[in-house]
Amino acid sequence: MEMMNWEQRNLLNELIHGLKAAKQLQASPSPSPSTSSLTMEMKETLLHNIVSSLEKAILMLNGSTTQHIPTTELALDLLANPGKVPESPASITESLRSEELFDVGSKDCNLSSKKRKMLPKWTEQVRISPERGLEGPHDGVFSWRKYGQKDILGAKYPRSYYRCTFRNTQYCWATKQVQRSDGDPTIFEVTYRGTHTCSQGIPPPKIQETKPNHTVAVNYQNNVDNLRTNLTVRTNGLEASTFSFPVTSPFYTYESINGGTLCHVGSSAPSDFTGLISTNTSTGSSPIFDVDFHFDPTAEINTGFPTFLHNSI
DNA sequence: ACAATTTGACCCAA
DNA sequence: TTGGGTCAAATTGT
Repeated sequence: MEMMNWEQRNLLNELIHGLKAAKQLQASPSPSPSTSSLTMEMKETLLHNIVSSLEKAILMLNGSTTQHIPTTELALDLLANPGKVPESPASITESLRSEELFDVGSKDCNLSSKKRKMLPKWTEQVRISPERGLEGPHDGVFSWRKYGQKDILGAKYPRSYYRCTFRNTQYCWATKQVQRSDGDPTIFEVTYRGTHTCSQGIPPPKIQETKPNHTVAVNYQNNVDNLRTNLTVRTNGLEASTFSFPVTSPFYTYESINGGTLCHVGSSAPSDFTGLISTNTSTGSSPIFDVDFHFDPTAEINTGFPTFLHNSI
């Protein structure tokens, strides 16, 4: 292990992570959904883990080349056709050759049509209240960029569309939609599509530190299986400047380390998050807030969450 | 200067 | 044709 460099270790970790999830899935005999030890949801979650790990691993190996492998497509095909063996190796190779999922050069990226529908999708509800702050699952690791907002027929509030910040640089296709609830305006429904394949939470290799003050070193511990350890992460530093809390976050405790801040996240509550509330004056309607939540889909799966070093701005 | 957001236009499935 | 999702130019923010 000591002989391995940092990238190799990460690669191995991802592969082990994926293998572990795959074995869990394999170990669960499921003659019928009712008798299965794992719920359908749990299985989907495991599958997402497998896909995500494999994609990360492949990106690590493959990221700089033009030949990318759309593992998501394969895995989701398997999910859609659980009984079927995925054709011949030759046809797989054929599909692997495609740039469909990764070629940002092509205008429509082919992800829009049926592929989009194949992406895993799940919804979380997050509540915001002045007294209690933000409640519900969220993600403090991943960063999102807003790319659209639409008024939805029959809905009081507009729907906001976000994609992963690293879509273009790391071909990460994760997206989310945030829809404020009509009935209870303190509730926001966050719908995610696709899992992150970017290396948020994993530092990109060999990129020079240009803004040390804005970097965040993350000591990322997966309390479930301890497979990921000592990963150093840089973030875009925007959360701290762009995102702010309307109330002090009750979920984070800070201690200074080395000029930085150690931020321990939610060991007691898996429901911590970072978010933004800003007054939205762009629409003619009454001023509302738009909340941008950062949520880690894996936070539900993993019982604990990252400990990271956070430099104060 | 660069990066993120806003917002009307555009695309496409139903 | 309509409505939801995305694009991209313009704008705003750092």
